[in-house]
Amino acid sequence: MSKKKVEESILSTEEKIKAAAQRVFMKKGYAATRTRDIAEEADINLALLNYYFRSKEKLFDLIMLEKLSKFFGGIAPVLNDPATSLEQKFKLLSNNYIDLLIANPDLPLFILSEIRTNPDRFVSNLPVTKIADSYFIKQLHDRQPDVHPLHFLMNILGLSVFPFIMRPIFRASSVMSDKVFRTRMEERKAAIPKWMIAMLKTK
Amino acid sequence: MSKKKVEESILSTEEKIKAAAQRVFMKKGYAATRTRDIAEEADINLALLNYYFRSKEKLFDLIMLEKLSKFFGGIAPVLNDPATSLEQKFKLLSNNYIDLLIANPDLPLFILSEIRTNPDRFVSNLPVTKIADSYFIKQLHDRQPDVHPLHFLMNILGLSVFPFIMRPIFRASSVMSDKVFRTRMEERKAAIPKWMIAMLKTK
DNA sequence: TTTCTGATTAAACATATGATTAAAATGTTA
DNA sequence: TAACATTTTAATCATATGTTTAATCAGAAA
Repeated sequence: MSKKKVEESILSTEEKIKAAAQRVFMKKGYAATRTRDIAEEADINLALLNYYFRSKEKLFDLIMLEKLSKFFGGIAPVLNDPATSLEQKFKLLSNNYIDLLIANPDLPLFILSEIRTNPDRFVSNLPVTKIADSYFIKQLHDRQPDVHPLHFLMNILGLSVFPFIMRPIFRASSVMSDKVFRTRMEERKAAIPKWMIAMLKTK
Repeated sequence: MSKKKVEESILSTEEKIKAAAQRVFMKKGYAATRTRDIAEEADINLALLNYYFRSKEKLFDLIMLEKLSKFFGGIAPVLNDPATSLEQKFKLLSNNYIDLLIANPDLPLFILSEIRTNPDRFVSNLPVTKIADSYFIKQLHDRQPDVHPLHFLMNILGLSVFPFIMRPIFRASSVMSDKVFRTRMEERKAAIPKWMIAMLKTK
């Protein structure tokens, strides 16, 4: 076997474990996940998890970091772009988020659950700190000085993300099938920017 | 001894355990909670937990049921009241929820996290099933037939509840102090009904 | 007082769980 | 090929964790 193939086979075992860990962690959360669950899901010997990733905690941190960057990574560039209007930012934010969440529906609840369980641990990794003095906030204040701009930030995030957070409940109580839910979310990509503009205008 | 615990020292042992269990379960979630954590928080012998509540799981179910009824209990009567207008329902829903969540800020994330971890377990206890054919939905459809009424249900819930779900992140990243957050939430009680009406009018 | 009952305690039990070890298997290099 | 390095395995370790047990305590009843 060539050197390259060896590296690939290393990566393949590592990737198998990481992919399995993602699935199990995302489904059950850190505390409820057993290293044996991950080993079984990845179809590998239990010891390999520690061989490749040292510990359950380190493996989790690795995955959590990726998920955090996936969830927050797209937002900062949009918020701080001086070249786009408020209307464009509304459209970019809602469409980006809804597309992201259609592909990763349990991303927000996973992140929020784990941060709640362990609030201090991931603070340093949160790319949220700069939001309060972003260009977006300034634009909002200029357009509507009577309402605190953070309201509109909460609004566009809530309108885009909240349905996905409620999805387990909607599904459990048969309010919406998966297919119908998907349709509603596609509708929201067009609706949310309009709603945001309407809210901005209210006195 | 904390004020809370001094007050609780006059409670019966059973009530002390239940109160302590609420605090620990709400903070760490079911899976991360040890029965020893609860015993220590309640300042009782470990065996008393099983003596009074049989098992960790039964104790949790008891508390979860209360939290579910607290979170969902208020909504159904409002949604199904034929005597109130849409505008009144907007105000009732947002104000009731915000007041409830100011008093119990981690209620939604607790419930959503536990349902996510164990989707099947609490389905039977969800008083959400009847929402889809509530009077509120009918009123929304009559007022704005061009937009699926579930959008507006998601909107009013999202606008009211989502800020509390994001609060751990806001706090961790120092976007808002607790006092400022409280101010914003009070502002939203007046703002959300106006926003909802504005959204209803958009074509 | 003595007896009885429920409440409380310290200790122990059985299993779960994260991690490690030593040996075996597999692959690489010279 | 032989020597070496890496990967994989089964078994084991040490501790954590939910629960139970048997003894003790405290207050009521007789």
